[in-house]
Amino acid sequence: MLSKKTKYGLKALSFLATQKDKDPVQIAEIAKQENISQKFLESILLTLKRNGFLGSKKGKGGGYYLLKEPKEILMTDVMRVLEGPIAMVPCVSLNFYEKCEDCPNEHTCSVNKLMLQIRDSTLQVYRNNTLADILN
Amino acid sequence: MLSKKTKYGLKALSFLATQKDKDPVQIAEIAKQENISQKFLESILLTLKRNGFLGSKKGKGGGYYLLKEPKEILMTDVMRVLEGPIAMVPCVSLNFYEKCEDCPNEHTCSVNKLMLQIRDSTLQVYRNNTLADILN
DNA sequence: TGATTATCCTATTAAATCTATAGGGTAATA
DNA sequence: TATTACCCTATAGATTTAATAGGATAATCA
Repeated sequence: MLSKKTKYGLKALSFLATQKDKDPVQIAEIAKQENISQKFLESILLTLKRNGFLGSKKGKGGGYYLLKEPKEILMTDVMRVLEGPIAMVPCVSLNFYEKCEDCPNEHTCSVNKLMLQIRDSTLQVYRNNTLADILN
Repeated sequence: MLSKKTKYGLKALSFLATQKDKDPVQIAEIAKQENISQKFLESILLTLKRNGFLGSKKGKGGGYYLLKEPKEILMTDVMRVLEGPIAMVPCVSLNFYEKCEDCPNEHTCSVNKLMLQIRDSTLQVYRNNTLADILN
């Protein structure tokens, strides 16, 4: 299941990407337009800022804005920041690899074998999509 | 993240599939061999039985056994029973479709657009794998 | 300079889900 | 009829997710 955090984060990025000019947009407006709890969105946007996707401006006329062109923003990166590891089990994760403590040998593990394929196909989709690709 | 329920279920199915004969295997033995909490495994096997994957026999010499050949057991079916919907959001689910209450139009929704691709690629992997395919 | 605006930050709570355990019931076997 | 092993419900503990509260900080503008 996709977390609300990721869902809201993607919606916020999309919303910012469809703005005509590059003026900052207030959290309140994004929250209202996308039906998101403002406070929750606040923390999500902060995460996106800290990870280099967004810039912000305080005070009157302030808000958030994209730091890069939508076509330069890869879904692989966005998903890793918002949702965490792309792999469904740590033992097939590229960036967050961990050995399963209960599994004697992952090379003979059927779960590993299946989830490796899922990781690859999922990664292929994310690598093939930028923020620009999922807009209308 | 893959739930332990699914992980254990897949391991149990694999274990049963690699048995030489088709004699029933006790829960206790599967649990021991695969490092799974016996009581937890008990409920998982029950689920697999209720959904037509396993048969069981009570009393001495009893246990669980596969009802079908490994190559007849599709990962699509196993995953739906153990893990639930394959789609990451209900609005792109084939078998568990639900409209997002916060989303005005899913056809212009970027989350929908991305998750539709994920669903398709994930489904393709599961459809392409039977229990026999993930064994060693 | 001071009022206003809006982001920044930490802590906490509420809800949901997942994982595991407890304890006994039921059916089959020998 | 004793033993074995699955069957079933309820519940507790742990973890994660989602949301809220309350204020601190920085920028703007009159």
